[in-house]
Amino acid sequence: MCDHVLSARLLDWYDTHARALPWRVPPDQSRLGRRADPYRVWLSEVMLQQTTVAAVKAYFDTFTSRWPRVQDLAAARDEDVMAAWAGLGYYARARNLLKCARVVANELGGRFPDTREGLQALPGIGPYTSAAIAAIAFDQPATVVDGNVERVMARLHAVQTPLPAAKPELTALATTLTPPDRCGDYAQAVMDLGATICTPRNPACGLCPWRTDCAAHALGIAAELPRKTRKAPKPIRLGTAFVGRRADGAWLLERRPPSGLLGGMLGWPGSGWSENPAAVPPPAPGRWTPLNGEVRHTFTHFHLRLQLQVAHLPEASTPARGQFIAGDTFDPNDLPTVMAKAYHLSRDWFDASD
DNA sequence: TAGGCGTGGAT
DNA sequence: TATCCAAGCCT
Repeated sequence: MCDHVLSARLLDWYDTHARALPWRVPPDQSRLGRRADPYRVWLSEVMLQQTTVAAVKAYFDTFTSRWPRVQDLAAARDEDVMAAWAGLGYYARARNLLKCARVVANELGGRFPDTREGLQALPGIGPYTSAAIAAIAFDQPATVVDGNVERVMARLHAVQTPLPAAKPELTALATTLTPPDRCGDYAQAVMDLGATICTPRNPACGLCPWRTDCAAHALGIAAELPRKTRKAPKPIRLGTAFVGRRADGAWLLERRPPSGLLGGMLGWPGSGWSENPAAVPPPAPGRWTPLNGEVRHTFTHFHLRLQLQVAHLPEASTPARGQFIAGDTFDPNDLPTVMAKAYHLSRDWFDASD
């Protein structure tokens, strides 16, 4: 079976089975030459990095409503963008999103580059995202290789090498299959196939347009591929956070350093997080009370158990760390999830002690 | 180059 | 409850 026949069959499948997504031009319109707005393609692709479609949709709507063009986003305040990204995770993406928007708006006349090379020179755009934007927004024959494509290629060709070592081989296989026409639709078609048919567990091989060509299916091992090297177990780290509320209802919060874990995000002052964190003094004088219970949260590479200290602070409080944010201005949705958990647990205590 | 970097849903 | 997993990038 030649590659041309394979890609053509996948495009036929895509014509009737493409997912309808807010950032997507459906195949019937794409075939008429309509292209998606590069800004929206870029925004969706960055949001979708290591993140599910279900989680992205609401954020995409919020961002495109509030900042309809790249110039609007470029002009936004850092703290507003970080707050809008809160809860989506991988906050370096939001920092790079702003950097990228400002380069495009201020140095590139508001237009995204239309080549992989130009795109990949921008902050937060790597090999996958540059190919996705080039293919989807500019219909260039760029090969997208994400987790979906890796899985589909590993099965189609029964690649037994475990990831991530297999990545170069899977990339080469994907490149061979990429057709010269309908590039954007093809890129989205492979990913749709991986997301809806060729799924990690229980692949729906009976519905797959590539079933008769799939080496793993013929061997009965589709669900076992791609093989992966096992990851190390996550260590447990401990920490303390201080949740203070002033008499007028303002909360004592702190902007985290601009890089590293939760970089640039708002949070509660506290200790560092490690196996044995050094004690730190409270961020402001007051009668601090340890809270029963703790916040448990799992990050990419460790489990966190966070002890909380709470206090009513006087109007004249002069904090050594952080800044007060008025109660009617503060929105716990602006916090990363671990900090929002700490807020909700503390809030119970404040409400009970009022 | 391998490890840092979030989150919520599925199993 | 614990683990895996999702449209990766940066250093």
